[in-house]
Amino acid sequence: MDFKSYLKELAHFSEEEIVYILSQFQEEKISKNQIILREGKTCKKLYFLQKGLGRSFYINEQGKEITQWFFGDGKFMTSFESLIQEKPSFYFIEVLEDSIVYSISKQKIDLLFEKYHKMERLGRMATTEMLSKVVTKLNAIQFQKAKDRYKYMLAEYPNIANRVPLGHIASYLGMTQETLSRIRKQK
Amino acid sequence: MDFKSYLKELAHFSEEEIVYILSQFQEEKISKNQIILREGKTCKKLYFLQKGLGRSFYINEQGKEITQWFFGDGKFMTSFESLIQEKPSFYFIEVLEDSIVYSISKQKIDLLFEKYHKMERLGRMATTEMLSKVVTKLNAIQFQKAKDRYKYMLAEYPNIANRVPLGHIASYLGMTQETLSRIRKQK
DNA sequence: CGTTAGTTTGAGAGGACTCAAAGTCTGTGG
DNA sequence: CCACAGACTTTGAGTCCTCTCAAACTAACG
Repeated sequence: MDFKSYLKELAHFSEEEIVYILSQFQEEKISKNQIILREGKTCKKLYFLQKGLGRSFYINEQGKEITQWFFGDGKFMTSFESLIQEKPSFYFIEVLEDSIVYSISKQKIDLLFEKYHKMERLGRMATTEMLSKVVTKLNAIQFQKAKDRYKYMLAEYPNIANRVPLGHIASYLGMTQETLSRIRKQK
Repeated sequence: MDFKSYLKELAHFSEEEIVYILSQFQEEKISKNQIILREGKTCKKLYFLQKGLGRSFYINEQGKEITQWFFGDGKFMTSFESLIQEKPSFYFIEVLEDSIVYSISKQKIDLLFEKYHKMERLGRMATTEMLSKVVTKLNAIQFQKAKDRYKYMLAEYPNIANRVPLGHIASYLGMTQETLSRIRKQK
């Protein structure tokens, strides 16, 4: 879903409002492998991922990258807590494929929240959806064996599973690369 | 924090607005062990837990109860997805101690969201906070050994750890009772 | 093509699980 | 106020899944 339809269908903004809102966003092309947010920096922008793929990850005590989330087409990409609560991000955000995004600064989005009650609602709904997805992942991770977690991944993100390095998925699912490799073979 | 202070300090409602908002809620006493939402039922109410303790849980394939979340004093208690998206709940909600709550119907809360832009923001903020907590838990569960998960629990919910049966906590942390019992001993 | 990133395979170790049984606590009725 | 039943917790033994470490293999890219 492109951003305009998103605003129209999910938040019922009028044509006029949409024009204004879009004018606050900026289209950007971001190329593969770029890191758009680093750990410790406060996230200043919200991105709507028009096309492409990204992920957030952190570095654990052993110095390994742990994928926290994948962001696909038609989704918002940011470090939510860092952006909203204006505190240093625990995560990196990395673009995994050449992407097109609409970006907006924290400042401008706050103005939109201020100006449009509907925007506030859209924010609430988007956050609720995110919450719901994180809870689903938590349930999958918490009690399932490695094989079932991979099934969850295939079910929830069918089009991502084959686009990114196996190691990124393994850490996303809370297992080692080796384990994921073995699972993938047997299935 | 009591509900009135919550509304005043976090959402900056005026005295007058607070009076109206509170009039929409209903004070209820709920006694220990009561189940206020069952799996498969659509959640109709949002509860502000003035005093007491609750949990949400689900029944897994082996018929075991898995604690999904604990709700403590001064927090909202509900099945968020079920309430907001008006779909059957995957979870049960159980009150673990005699509690005092302020409850409001889905219908009324929607009217409050409609009436007050600030209420919508409060909802967004509360959801963001919840999201942040779930993400923290996910990180704790995903890569930590049982012992460290228990430490996370003690750090995040110091006053809950000793108020509920060990089995509830074990399932919350993604381990068996036996494992938690052994961990508790060694620490 | 050579170099590096990514994936697969193997062997051994260890944490957490399951199943089973013994203790311990708690609340209710006599 | 005690005794008992049921709920909850602890302990033990054996098993299995996933991890770690190591090395070989394969794919991608300049």
